[in-house]
Amino acid sequence: MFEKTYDAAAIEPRIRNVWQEAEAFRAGAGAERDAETFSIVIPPPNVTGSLHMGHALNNTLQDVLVRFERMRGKDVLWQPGTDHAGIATQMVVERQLAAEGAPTRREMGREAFLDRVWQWKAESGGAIKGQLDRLGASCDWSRDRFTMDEGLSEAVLTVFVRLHKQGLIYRDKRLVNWDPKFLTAISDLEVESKEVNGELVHFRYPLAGKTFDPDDPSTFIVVATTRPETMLGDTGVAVHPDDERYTDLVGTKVVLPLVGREIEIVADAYSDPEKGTGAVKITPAHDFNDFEVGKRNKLDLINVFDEQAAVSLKGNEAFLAGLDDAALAALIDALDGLDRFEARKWIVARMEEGGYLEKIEKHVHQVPFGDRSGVPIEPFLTDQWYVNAKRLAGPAMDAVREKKTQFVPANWEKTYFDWMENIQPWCVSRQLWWGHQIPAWYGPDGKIFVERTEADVRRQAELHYRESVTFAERDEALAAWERGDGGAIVLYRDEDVLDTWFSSALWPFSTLGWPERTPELRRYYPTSVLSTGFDIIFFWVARMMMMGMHFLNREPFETVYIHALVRDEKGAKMSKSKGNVVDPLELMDEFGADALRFTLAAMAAQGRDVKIAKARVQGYRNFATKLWNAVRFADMNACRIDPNFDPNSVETTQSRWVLTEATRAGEQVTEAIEAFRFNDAAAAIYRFTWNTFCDWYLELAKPVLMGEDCPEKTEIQATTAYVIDEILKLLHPFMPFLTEELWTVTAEQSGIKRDTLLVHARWPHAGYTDDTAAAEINFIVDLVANVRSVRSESNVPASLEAEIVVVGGAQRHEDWLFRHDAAIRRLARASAVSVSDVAPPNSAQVVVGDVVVCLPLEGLVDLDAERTRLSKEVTRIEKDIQKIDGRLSNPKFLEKADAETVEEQRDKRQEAEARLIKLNAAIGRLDPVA
RNA sequence: GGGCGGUUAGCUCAGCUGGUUAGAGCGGCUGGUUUACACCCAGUAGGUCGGGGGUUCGAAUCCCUCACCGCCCA
Repeated sequence: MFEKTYDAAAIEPRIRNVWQEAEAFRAGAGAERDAETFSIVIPPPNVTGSLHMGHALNNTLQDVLVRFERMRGKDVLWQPGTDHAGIATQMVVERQLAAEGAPTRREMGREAFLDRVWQWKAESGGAIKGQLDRLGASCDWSRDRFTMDEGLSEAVLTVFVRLHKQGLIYRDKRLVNWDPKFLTAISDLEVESKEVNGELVHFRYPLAGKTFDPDDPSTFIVVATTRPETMLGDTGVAVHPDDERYTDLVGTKVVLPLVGREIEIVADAYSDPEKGTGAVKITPAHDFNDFEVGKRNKLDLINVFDEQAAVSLKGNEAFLAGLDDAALAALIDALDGLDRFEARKWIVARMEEGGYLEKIEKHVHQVPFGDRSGVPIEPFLTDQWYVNAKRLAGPAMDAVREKKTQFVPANWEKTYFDWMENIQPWCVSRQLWWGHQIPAWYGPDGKIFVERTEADVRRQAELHYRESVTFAERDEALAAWERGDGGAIVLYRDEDVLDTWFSSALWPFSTLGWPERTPELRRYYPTSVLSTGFDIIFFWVARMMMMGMHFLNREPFETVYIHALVRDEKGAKMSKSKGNVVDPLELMDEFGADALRFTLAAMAAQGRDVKIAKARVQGYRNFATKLWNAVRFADMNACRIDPNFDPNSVETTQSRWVLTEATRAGEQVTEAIEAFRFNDAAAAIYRFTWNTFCDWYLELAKPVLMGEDCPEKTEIQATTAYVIDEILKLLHPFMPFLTEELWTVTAEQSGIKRDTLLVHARWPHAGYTDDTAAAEINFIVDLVANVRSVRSESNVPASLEAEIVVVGGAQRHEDWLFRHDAAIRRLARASAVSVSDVAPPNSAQVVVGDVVVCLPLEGLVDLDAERTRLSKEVTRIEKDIQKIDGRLSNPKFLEKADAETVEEQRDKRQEAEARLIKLNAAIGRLDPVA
């Protein structure tokens, strides 16, 4: 019936099935009639992804919220799904093709390749969904969505076309972050800058009209660069306008070595007089800053690289303009097609030969890398599609300013605002195949048609050209334009796709059916909470805010909960290369999903990183076992659920006490979850279960449970079963599997049928309290704890039962002692408990509240040790009293502290004083009566 | 360079809006086959709350400053 330990591996799959068959997580399942809604959209993991600690944490917290609200009777939707992860997915499939020796993406063509990706997705995509299920995430899997789904793709098309018509999406030629490995543009956010030990190369650029002499500084100007190879595309040299060293040179020209182009020296504040020589070479086509300088000073743009960041000079019109091809033949021959880093070496060597190299310094500087490809990004001049993020950011910022959306913890607002205020145009086109193809078609006259469908484009184009149009692939279309044949106008569609985050930005409403006006959209939008890591604020939160505000005119979520980053035990960021990755799946295998969940929740204090340690997970696995055994114990003692149990008719004090504590624990858990203080919630239920219910209630109950049948026993049995039910409910959001299992088992053992699964059971409502019971039980607990402590300090052998004599008690103490006699004897290992007016001689004594508890231990008590022990406490209390007196005698304290605090101090003093008197009396009794 | 956060017991961390004997888990030590649980029980040691200054009757908590650590953005 009950195994000795909880076997997570055996039980979890079974419970998962129970939930699945009951469709327990379906939107609205278990809700009260006319319930408020509570909705969360999952931050969609990559379809290529697998569960890591960050997912485990984030989804545990979401699940805690979702299960909590579901139990409170709300109409809950937790919307799951995955995103299509453009680059990552394309990479996975291309790697697979390579491994099979199959034709490459380009060889097989777009259509065939996309078929392959869909095939891959069907076979092995979305593994993470099963892993989330394993974790116990109670998402409505029947509503699973994917960013490339038909509906979501429809939303993408609608948004793109509308934004374009509103002028908020446009095509522009600018420098982009170009990834030379994946051959696509990426956004600013996908670039990671890393510190690199590089070189600062100082070149001498000869002044035009002078004869270059390496030994005569008046014949050249020295420029420093970390990227010597870009000198091929230099179109200027900049010096600071206030830099007197160069004032005379501004407006004159230098001759670019090796190339021979004459370029101008311009004055521009971008140049930092303190850095290097104060003169910098300007390559507007290959550097973001230089681009701006070039624009200000009307310098030419010369692109000298191809898509793969290899030097491209042959037939490069911009480069060759104004130069003598013949003279450059050797240079072009040597460099053309050479990788940028090879070209760097070659150029530095040639410059040195020509005497143009002044020096090379070691130099630490920041280099941008593609976060997926890991190769240095090349600023590259291309045509791309941009979203006017600045315009969209306004309302998105207002929503937060007006507290329609609140960040928790609130300080993340600052990060959000900082970024939003300095937002740059968002480059949304990607030179990939896997993704939403941009709905833009090009005509021979340069006209661009942006429409949702080809049919719409045809209509627009025929109006525009007043001729019939046909569609073709890009190459064919270009060829047709070239030929200029009469007849139909040929259009081709933009080959690029949209950034994955573009579709993710629509997630809170596209998953609910938008642009259709669905009931779900009306019901669940705006969503209640978005939970995510801070690293995603820019990528995702900000963009969802922009899109939500723009298209629905409502913020997409009421609260943005930003959780901590999960780190390893030592606080280092987990990464595959460091090998310090802790795999949540392994932890679940070893300790169970519940233990992992509880650990993550318990460690999710706001504003702090979560450092995951195996010992913690193990500790909470032990907690699961503890509860399991408590229930097992209850079962062995015939604690059956009484469907008619009414706390208000309970009479035994310890039961009234534990019911009060249960209420308190319930309030604490509720308040903590409402405030997103998951760690406090976890701690509250842990404490109540272990330290209150198991350690004291069950222990106090044992003598009764093991005794004869009587009304008191019946009541304690029923209370035990009732409190276990309360614990199961409060713990369920954190440990759903264990609690659901126990919910079933306890019902079976009690021979009752539950109205619902635990997942739909009603959350405990604050009800029962009895403050008077506390005094009695606290006294007993105190007494037992003190006796145990004294016994241990006096080295009383564990096997020896000592007598307990309570001195100085009132009638109520006597009642209490009588009532709990058996429990005290058991817990404090006493042979008898009695009351007396005088302390027995040779006793170990301890002050408990208002009474002195004596252990007459003839022959066992070391009087000197006793005196020391008691004196130590006297000293401590005297110090306390001194401190309190210090406060109370300070007129300013009396004047300024609030009355309550003063009263508190007075009470404290009185208590201490009373205790002191008792202690001194006890010490006095140790002296032999002369 | 700008911004954010951290520094509390050997370790990992709580401690919200100032008044507690500064807590928990793990680990340590001592003792325990008490008919739920050794994934357990009982007891116990261990902290001048990073340094300095200030505000206050009163500071781990608020302010300033320094040091160190981490992250984000340039």
